Amino acid sequence: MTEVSKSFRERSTIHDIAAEANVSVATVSRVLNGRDHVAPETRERISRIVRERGYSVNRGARSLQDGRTGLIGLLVPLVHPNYFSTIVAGVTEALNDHDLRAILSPTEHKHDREVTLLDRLMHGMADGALVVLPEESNAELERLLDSDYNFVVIDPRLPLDARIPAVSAANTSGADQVTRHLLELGHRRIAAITGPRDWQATEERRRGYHAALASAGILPDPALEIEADFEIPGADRAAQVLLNRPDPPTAIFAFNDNLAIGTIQAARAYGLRVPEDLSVVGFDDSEHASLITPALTTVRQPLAEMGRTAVNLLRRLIDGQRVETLHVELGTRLVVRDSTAPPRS
Amino acid sequence: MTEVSKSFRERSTIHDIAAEANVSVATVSRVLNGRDHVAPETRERISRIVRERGYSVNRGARSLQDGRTGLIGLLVPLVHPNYFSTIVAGVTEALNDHDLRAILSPTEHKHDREVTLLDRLMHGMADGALVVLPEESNAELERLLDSDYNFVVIDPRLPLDARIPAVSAANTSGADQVTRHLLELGHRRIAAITGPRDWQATEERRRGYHAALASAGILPDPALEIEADFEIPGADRAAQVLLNRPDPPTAIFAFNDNLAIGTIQAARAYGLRVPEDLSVVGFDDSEHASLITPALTTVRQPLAEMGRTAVNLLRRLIDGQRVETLHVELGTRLVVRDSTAPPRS
DNA sequence: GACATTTCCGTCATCGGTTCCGGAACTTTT
DNA sequence: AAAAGTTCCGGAACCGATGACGGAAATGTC
Repeated sequence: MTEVSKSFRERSTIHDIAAEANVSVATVSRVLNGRDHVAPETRERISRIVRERGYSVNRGARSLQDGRTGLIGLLVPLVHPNYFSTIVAGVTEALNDHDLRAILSPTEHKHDREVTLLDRLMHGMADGALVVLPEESNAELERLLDSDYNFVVIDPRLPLDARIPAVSAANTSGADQVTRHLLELGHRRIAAITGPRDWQATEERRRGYHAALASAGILPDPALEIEADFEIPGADRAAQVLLNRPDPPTAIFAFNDNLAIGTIQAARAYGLRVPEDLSVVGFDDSEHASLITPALTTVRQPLAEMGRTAVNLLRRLIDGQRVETLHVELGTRLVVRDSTAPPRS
Repeated sequence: MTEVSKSFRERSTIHDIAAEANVSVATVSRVLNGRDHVAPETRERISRIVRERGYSVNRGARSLQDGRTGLIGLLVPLVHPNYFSTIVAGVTEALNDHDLRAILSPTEHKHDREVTLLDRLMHGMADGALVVLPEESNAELERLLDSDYNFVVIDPRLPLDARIPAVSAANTSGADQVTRHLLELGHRRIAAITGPRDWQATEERRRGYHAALASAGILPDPALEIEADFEIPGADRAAQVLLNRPDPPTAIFAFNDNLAIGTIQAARAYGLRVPEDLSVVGFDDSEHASLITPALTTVRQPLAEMGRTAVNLLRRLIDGQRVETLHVELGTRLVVRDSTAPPRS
């Protein structure tokens, strides 16, 4: 009766299966892992019992033995924003293809939380980690590298040492494309509402923006570049400043879609129509971009693809394979919608 | 030198610490877990070495001993849609408060994947699971319950057996409120674009919709109720049918924000202005709701709060505490924005 | 038919911890 | 000063699996 109640309430172990099949645990383990040198009828009997009892191996115990948990830490500032959840979707999808799972850990943009979480993950919780928009300094990440823990950075916040594996988007060429698009429409006074100044994404996009202007013989005007965070409200103040100028721009390149949305709202409040009186472009091609009115002309970032790529990179690292390029940059693409038009007269 | 290279490259174990401190592993374990009966200076010496080597306990090994992994399975159809990522955010936030982590597992709406993932989680991977919008039948969930595995359902797709722990939103009262809002504006012909017919959310919202109509002395007209999925394009066909009627409705209650957005798009394509010619309301108060034009009048679902509540419920279940109510319903709230107005004359 | 192989399976150490038990040293009680 | 109780710490079993190793039986070889 102890037998019955135990088999009913508690999870059965490899020992229970072995006992019921009158074999040793080693034999059950062999069957479980498809090893050979097991008599067909023995294999069949064990398989049947395993099936009947609904047994499946305790991954924790196995990982103690072979040192692998099948778990990958996924550190992300926040889960909710579209930007991050798209990356997360790509990551989990790719992980699943290899029977791996993600331990999702939002850091809430807190440096401390990121450090302690990474520390936890290193110590037997996860075989490696994916760090999205890391809060940590280059030095800290290098130390992590030296400790031999496997990780890949997705969308580095700051420029990274060449030894640190990272996946990012082609910010410069995307910014170049979208700026050229505005130039081709005939715009000459093109302002920019940028992200935070030290961020890699900001600097690369500025580079593309400047390059496109230069190719049209236009010298970047510092007065037309205003720094903001990457949130919707951040655009408001910046847009005010730009629109109140004596010589306001005819187009604004907001460095992400949030800022573009904020810019459109601000322009509307200012009494301007988009795109008739003012063209606005964004960057990201987030879910919102196609839903708002006017639908946003923007640059598509392959966020899910970045997640998948990072997973593959990490897997190779974990398997100890030689990796040719540690820095992968995925292409971006201009998406023209309704928020851009030629300047008035 | 073996010593040095090992301490540098490999993770140190409790044995390494014990050796360096000239004590047994038992003593180190006591220090690590804050047990007493350790001499102050011994404790100090061990703590120092632990700190110096950056040692932290291997959770996997510990979980083998005490049967707890500190991991919670989080099964969600998809990660990306705003609806789910908001729930995920609430869940991870609450888990973090209790030093728990989520194993994020998107099922991609596939019944099989959900079943096998749950099975995996049960077997030593996770201490419990949170299942969002489960694909599984009542019978399957009851079987899971009988196996003594701890789980909580968030936003049940189908009506659930009373024994199955679940957290949901007050769909009926929310639908009642938003319908009353339309009635108060003077609308009498109020159509509904519903979700799939057997879903609990759909049926509950219908109930609230009918109740509000009834309280205004209006008999629900089956011709004004059209079934759709919960996606944006799904609203298109439904809206067409409604608007092409000889006696079109003056207001449409879309059963979620996606459908409301699709309805607004369809109305616009049909040449109607929202809200002047047609009022549209949604349900969810997703991130999009406030961004689109016109900003959507909708019903706020406390999604993050649902996630947090589910975590607390699950924790009590895991700890073996008595739980008074297994079914928790969280309140919803009407959010009036710009997509509703009195009917024309 | 003796010997070498192969097949099948069990014993046991191991992974990194936790905890029970008991021993030694030291302190308190009577 | 003997008995009793504390405090501190080590030995060893244990959690659930894996895999090296070796033994016994079956099969193959000449």
